[in-house]
Amino acid sequence: MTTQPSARERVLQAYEDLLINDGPRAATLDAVAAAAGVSKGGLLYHFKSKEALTAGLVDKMREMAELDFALMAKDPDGCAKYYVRTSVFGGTTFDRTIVAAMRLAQGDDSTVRAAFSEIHASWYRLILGDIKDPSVARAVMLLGDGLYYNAALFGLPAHAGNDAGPDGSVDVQSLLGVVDRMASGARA
Amino acid sequence: MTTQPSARERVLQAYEDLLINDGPRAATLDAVAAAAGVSKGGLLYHFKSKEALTAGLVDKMREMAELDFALMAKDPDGCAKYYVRTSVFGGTTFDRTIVAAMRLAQGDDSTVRAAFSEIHASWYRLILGDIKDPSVARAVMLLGDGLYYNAALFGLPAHAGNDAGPDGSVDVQSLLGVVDRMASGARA
DNA sequence: TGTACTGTACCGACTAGACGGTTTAGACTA
DNA sequence: TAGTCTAAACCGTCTAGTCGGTACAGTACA
Repeated sequence: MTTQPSARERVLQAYEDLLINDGPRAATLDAVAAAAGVSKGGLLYHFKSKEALTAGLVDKMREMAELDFALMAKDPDGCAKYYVRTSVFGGTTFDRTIVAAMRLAQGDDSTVRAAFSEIHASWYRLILGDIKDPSVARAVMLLGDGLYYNAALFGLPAHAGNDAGPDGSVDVQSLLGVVDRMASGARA
Repeated sequence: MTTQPSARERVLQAYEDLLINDGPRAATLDAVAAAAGVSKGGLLYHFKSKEALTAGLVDKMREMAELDFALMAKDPDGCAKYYVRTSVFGGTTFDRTIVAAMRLAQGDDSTVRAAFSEIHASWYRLILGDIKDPSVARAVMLLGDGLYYNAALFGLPAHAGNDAGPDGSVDVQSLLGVVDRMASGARA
């Protein structure tokens, strides 16, 4: 039995949801407060400004990224497959946070982009430690990026889709097979 | 000797430039008009609303996509390599239009997303015609998507970068090599 | 040839509303 | 009593869109 999330957490969650579902334009302070079931004053009690709200989201993303790095480093399938596997949106809280932040990344906010750059660099280092060939490592990363960005732009599937249609849904298993072949070729 | 571009064309161009360089928030009607060397009234003479301005950009993108499909279909290196090769931002007008539209895609405007979906689907069909394996075709597309999205979010390099650093710049040649190996494995 | 009129292209001041943010007054509770 | 809020009024700024007006090229026609 989880305790009721604090108002601060609800605000951050509502901000994410609005960013994902309706885009940055719709994620106004009023809208976020309403979605969080909090008054505007209440929101501004926890986050002094919209900038601070965004900074809160970025902090959350960084924290979650650290946990992700640890999981990635010790995944039995290797970092490359871990990365691709988890890039297919699975509905984890980390996924949502990333996609929300991604929606913010094309704005004027350079702190979001900077955070992404750093997280990206760490992912690359981990994948490069798994797959030694830099080109293949880069290709794997780009593949994962493509998955994330598609999710960010074209909406997150409610289900963890398993069919591969030309409509954009992706068969994770077969993609992982492709990554496997790329990786084994590079390691050989 | 080219004739002076019309005001309408200049407006569309300025809209693209602002979207790419400063993001959707900065691409206000006033800013676009000023960048195009046109008054706000003049802009609104050609495009009745901001929505119409976006629609103009989408139309332009669709037209350019048709030309791209034709080039892609008859590229001697095959559709897959063509796609990855041209996904690395080369500064072509089509690249700029796509990246500009991409910056708009996370907004409320569903028409932009719809256009992207259709163009994406066509690209996928062409790549699938080249590489028969759907998984590999999908992987190649995602790789190209990653390249485009990275360009859209983290700025377009002024130069056609040739070095592969962990900073995100990509060595096109070695990536194409990876694609080659994936493709030949799939075709075999 | 001069005049009246039409349509196109464009200008720039203005308006209404949205948004971020502030402030104030007060309530609930640990 | 201090911390965590609510509710609502309010302010300055920004933005999309409106509106009245201008400049000019063409054209009909007397």
